[in-house]
Amino acid sequence: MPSTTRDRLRGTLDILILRTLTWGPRHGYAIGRWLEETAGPGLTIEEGSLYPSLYRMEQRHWISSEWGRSELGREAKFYKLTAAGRKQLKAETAEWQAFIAMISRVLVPE
Amino acid sequence: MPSTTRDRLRGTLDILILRTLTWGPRHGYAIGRWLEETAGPGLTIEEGSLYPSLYRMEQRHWISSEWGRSELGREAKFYKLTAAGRKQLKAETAEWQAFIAMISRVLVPE
DNA sequence: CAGGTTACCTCGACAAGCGAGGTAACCTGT
DNA sequence: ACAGGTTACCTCGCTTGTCGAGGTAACCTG
Repeated sequence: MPSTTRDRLRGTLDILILRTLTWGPRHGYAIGRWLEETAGPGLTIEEGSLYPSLYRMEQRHWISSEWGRSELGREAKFYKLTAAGRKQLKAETAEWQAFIAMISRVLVPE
Repeated sequence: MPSTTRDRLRGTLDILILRTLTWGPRHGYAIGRWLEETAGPGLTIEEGSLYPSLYRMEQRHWISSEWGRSELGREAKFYKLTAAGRKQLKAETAEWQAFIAMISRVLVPE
């Protein structure tokens, strides 16, 4: 909700989606649902961010997609991690941890 | 250096600068130096980000500026926190912590 | 007096996230 | 039968922060 949350999501949304897919293939809509549920209140995954992100990552070959049927019998595009995606996730997770370490050093020094 | 670090800085740079100013007034250039030193290697504060950020925050009355002389005797614009800035810092720090808690819940569940 | 540092500023490019718009299939309640 | 809600996808233009490259000027050192 605060506009800064939107900004902070930048550079983080991709990694969240990748992480979601380590639990197995999921379609876009389900990814959004799962993320909001897991992250807890305060995080909303807008579809205007979600689908472009999925598209982007497929272009980069971090994920691959396949049409199928959702649990409710509807057409849905299922995404799964590629080897490159797994590697990317690992690298970005390390970067993320290094990043919050840096920020924490400034925010709560000593 | 990684492009994602640049993205992650979005929504974080302001709070870093505000935090810097809790140690007392500083001029822009010194803020950049201090931040890089405190955060440690991996974070660079580009002047093309720094000065616009200072400008922005002054517009929002989170900080106020005054021309003076640096330690080296040069002209420099010194910034200091306003009451609103202090409030903003507090709020955003709380948001930041809530945010990393959310992300962590996704990244390392259980 | 050349070169480096300190200290400031500006401008355009880039890109992610958002909001609002849309489509279509399906289910439920009346 | 049909209205309304949900599932599930997509697209487009806007906004906004960061970056890189450009510039100015004062000062110090060799």
